Order: sequence, then structure tokens, then C-alpha cells
Amino acid sequence: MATGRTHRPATRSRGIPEATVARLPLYLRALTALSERSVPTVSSEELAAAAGVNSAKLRKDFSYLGSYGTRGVGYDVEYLVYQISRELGLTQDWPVVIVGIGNLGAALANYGGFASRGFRVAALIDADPAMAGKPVAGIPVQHTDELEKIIQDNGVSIGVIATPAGAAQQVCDRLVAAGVTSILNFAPTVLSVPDGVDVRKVDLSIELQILAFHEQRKAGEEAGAGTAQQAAAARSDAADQGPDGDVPAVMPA
Amino acid sequence: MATGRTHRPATRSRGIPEATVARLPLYLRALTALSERSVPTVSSEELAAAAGVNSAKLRKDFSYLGSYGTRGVGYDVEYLVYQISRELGLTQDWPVVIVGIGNLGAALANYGGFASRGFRVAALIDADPAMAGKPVAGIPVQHTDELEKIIQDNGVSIGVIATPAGAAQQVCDRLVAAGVTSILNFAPTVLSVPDGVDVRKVDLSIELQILAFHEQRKAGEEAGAGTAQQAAAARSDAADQGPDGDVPAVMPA
DNA sequence: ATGTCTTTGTGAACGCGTGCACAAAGATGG
DNA sequence: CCATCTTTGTGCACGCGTTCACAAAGACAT
Repeated sequence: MATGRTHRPATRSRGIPEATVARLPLYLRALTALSERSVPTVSSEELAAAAGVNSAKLRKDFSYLGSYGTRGVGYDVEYLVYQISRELGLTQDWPVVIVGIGNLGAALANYGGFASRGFRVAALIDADPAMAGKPVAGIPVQHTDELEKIIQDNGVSIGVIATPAGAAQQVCDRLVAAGVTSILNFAPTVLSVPDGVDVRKVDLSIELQILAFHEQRKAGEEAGAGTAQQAAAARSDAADQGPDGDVPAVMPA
Repeated sequence: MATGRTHRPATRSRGIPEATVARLPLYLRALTALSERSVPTVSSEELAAAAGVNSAKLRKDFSYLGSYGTRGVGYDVEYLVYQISRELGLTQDWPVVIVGIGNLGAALANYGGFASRGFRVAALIDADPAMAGKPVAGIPVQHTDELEKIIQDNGVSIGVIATPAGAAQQVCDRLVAAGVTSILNFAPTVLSVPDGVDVRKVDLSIELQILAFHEQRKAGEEAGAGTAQQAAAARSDAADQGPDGDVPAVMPA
């Protein structure tokens, strides 16, 4: 998972476990798809399959929200969509600012998934004066000097940081000081924030490294057991070392 | 955290817990920074602070790798950088393909964090014939027809999917069939893959929804207890409803 | 050599999350 | 109204991950 929770150790928020909260958006997506196909009801088994989870887990997750199902029938799709939306706070409008309009920031601004669920890009902010006024995704970029004013005028409580790592903590501090209490961080840094502020991070590099670990392990197992050579054979230059073999100390920067 | 593990239920890979693997890149980043500042050794306490984790957790994590510390002194930075790099498989080259060169795909291609740790963008692939040959981040985009050939010629085992949701499963199937065994999925879909293939997903929309949940909870608590009005007051139009109040059924699409 | 001080490595307890398996609930048909 | 069948909701047990707390290990000074 490309995400990590910081702070809020594992406090059940009003009885709903954190792990369940993280799955609600998944259920909601599957349910929305069913709703668009005008499917009236769905069983836990079907919905679980669509969301890629265990059906018992799904039922237990829903049980935290209340008893919204009908035994022998399943769940009412529309009703469940509404209940989950409400639980996640998606029935209200969430203005969001994106700070750092580089390649990634621009991509995020253009991302459709933002607007679709109650999230509205209230402003794009960048430190480069040359960017100021230039429209990205139809929204003019504003300079960092305006940050505090933008946050306050728009009542923004969610900020997205897409700056270089070096600027992230500073931007974070300013966002928090201006009233932001939830931060989605794309910069490869550990942000420190005061109590009561939620930070979630998305880190491409970490995800790739985790994949590489498992990939290496697979390659090692293949080499160890005599089976399944095809993948190992296809790889050309992969420096066929054992998983534990001591290799010359060539380290990436 | 914008990531979720699919498959591989919780199998310790050669004794190293999954949770530990997910933190190793964090430690590595902190250690690399220390290394650049020529710091020779570091204590578990200092390093833990830099990585944003508990020091006991860090020590236990390192204990899975072996006994690399010196009691009374701490850990040798250079040695630890090397050991973790090796454990994560970063001492070898990992060619990666990015499929779907839209806004996000292009941003990923331009992302510096790729190249820095042994990951090399071997090819960019897009279904749009008009994109073919056009250079993005200095690499010419190739058409989807070439996918299988590219994978095999370059020995690619890690694929990044940045296509629209509708195309993701199909692209995934082709990647897997061609030999890819690790996938980083940015498309908002649940991918189904055969055993032995790892999928990690990065989903902006899910992260925002989780933040919204906690944000809503915070607002509710504030309203409930009579304290800390300043944040609630700053918010202008935020539809000041209780956390449980029944509201008119206005749902986002 | 001996004592002191720092810091690691880990045994043990605890809590969260997961999944099984089943009883309860309701729909449906006769 | 009763029997049957489907599907929910949940009690329970298990395992992973986290954290505490401390003994063991080594550095360093005397």
C-alpha cells in the first residue's frame, strides 16, 4: 500500500476501526458502479468480490455502520451508497488546495477523481513567481505569498503537498498554521505535525522498493527450487545472485 | 498511506515481517541523508526520530536483518545503508515500464525518485497512436502493440499502470502474461492477478476520502465539546451538521 | 582490570485485524 | 401458517504488529 498513516495511533473514531475506514471508499466505488447499472440489491458475497475483499470482512465492516442489510436478500445499493457517503463525510463539500504545481501537482490538478466525490480544487499554489496567473487545469496558479489568505477565505481544511522534498516541511507548517488539519503528502519526506493534524503520505519510491524486495525474493526462490525458470530466463542481465549472497558493495546513491 | 497490499496475505518473506519491509525504505532514506552529511554512526533513537517511528520498533526491525549495531555506540551508517539496500534488492538494476502516458504517467516518467534507487524507466507505453514516438522525459513513447516485445527484450518484471480505470485490468493481464510479476497500480480499480504476482495500489481518491472521514469526525467533536471553535469558525459554508445528524440525501455522483 | 555508562537486542504482554463457522432473521413457496 | 432456503450479523480463536522493560554487551575512563 502506498500509504502510511501518521499519528492518531489506532484510535477507533467513534467505534469504527481504522482498517474499516480505509476500505469504505473501496466499497463505495463498487456500489457506485452497481448503482449506475441500476442494480437494486447486492449480497455481501458479490460486493466483496467486486471490492476484492473477504465477504466476512465486508459484513463485519458494515456491522460497524449499523444493520443495513436484509437477511436472505442482501444490501440495498442506493441506501448503502448514501450511508457510506455520509459516514465518510462526502455529503459535504471539501475545498482542497494543491501546493507545488510541478509535473505531479499539475497531474493531480487535472485528475478527475478529485471533483467526482465532493472534493473541489479551491486553489493551486506554487512558489515560482513565473507560474503565477498561469492556468493549470483551468485554474490560475497563485503565489505562495497568498497561501494563508487562500486557506482562510475558502475555509480549506485539506491540503495536498506536491512540492520537492526540501520545501515540504515548511509548506506543511504554513498550511497547519493557517488552519489546515489534514494533509496528503506526495513529497518524499517525513512530515512532523502537531497533535490533531492527520497526515497521509503517498510515496512512489517506497512502493517500488517494496515491490523490488518481493521481486528479489521470488527470483531467489526460483533459483533455489529448481522450478519455474521461465521468468528468470527471460531476464537478461539481472546479476543472478542468491538472495543472501555477498556481492561487491555497489550501492545506489 | 496511499497504498494497499493485495495478495500475499501476510506471509513473512524469509522471516522479515511485511510491516518491517514497508519501513525499510524509510530508514534507508534517513540513513542516506546522514551518509551525505558524513555522519559515521547513529543511535536507534536518533534514526527513529528521523524516520518518524518508535525506537523500539526500529530496533526490532533491524533485528530481523541481523545484529548490525554496536551496544553503547549505535549503528554504522554506511554499513546499514548497504545492508538495507541489499535486503531490498536495490543493489541490482530494475527496469520498469510505465503504461498510460497521460498527465499522471508523464509526471511519473519525469519523477526523479525513479532513477535514484536502481529503478530505470525502460519504456513508456500508450494506447494512443498519436503519442507514438513523441518523447516524454527524454524517452520516446511506444505503442501498446509493442508491449510484449518490450517486456521480454528488457527483462522487465515491474510494471506501472497509469491508464484510465477502464483499461487497467486489460493492461494488467497483458503485462502479467508477458512476464511481469510486480505491478504498481495508479488506476482506481481492483486488479485481479494470478498467484505469485504482487500488486500495490496508489489511489488518490481513497486517501482523500479517508482524510475527509477524520476531518468530519474532528469537526463533530469540536461542535460537541464546547472548545476549539477557531477552526470551525474559520470554515465558511461547511454545512454545520452534527456527525450523526440526518441530512437531506444529497449524494455525489 | 574493574567499574560505570550507554545503547542494543529481545522476551513477554497486549491489542487490533482477520476469518471461520454458525445461529438468527427474514423472504419465499406451498 | 409452516417449512425451507438464503444471507446477514457476530462470537470466538488465532496471528501479526507494537510497545514496554530489562538484561546483556560493549565502549570508555580510571
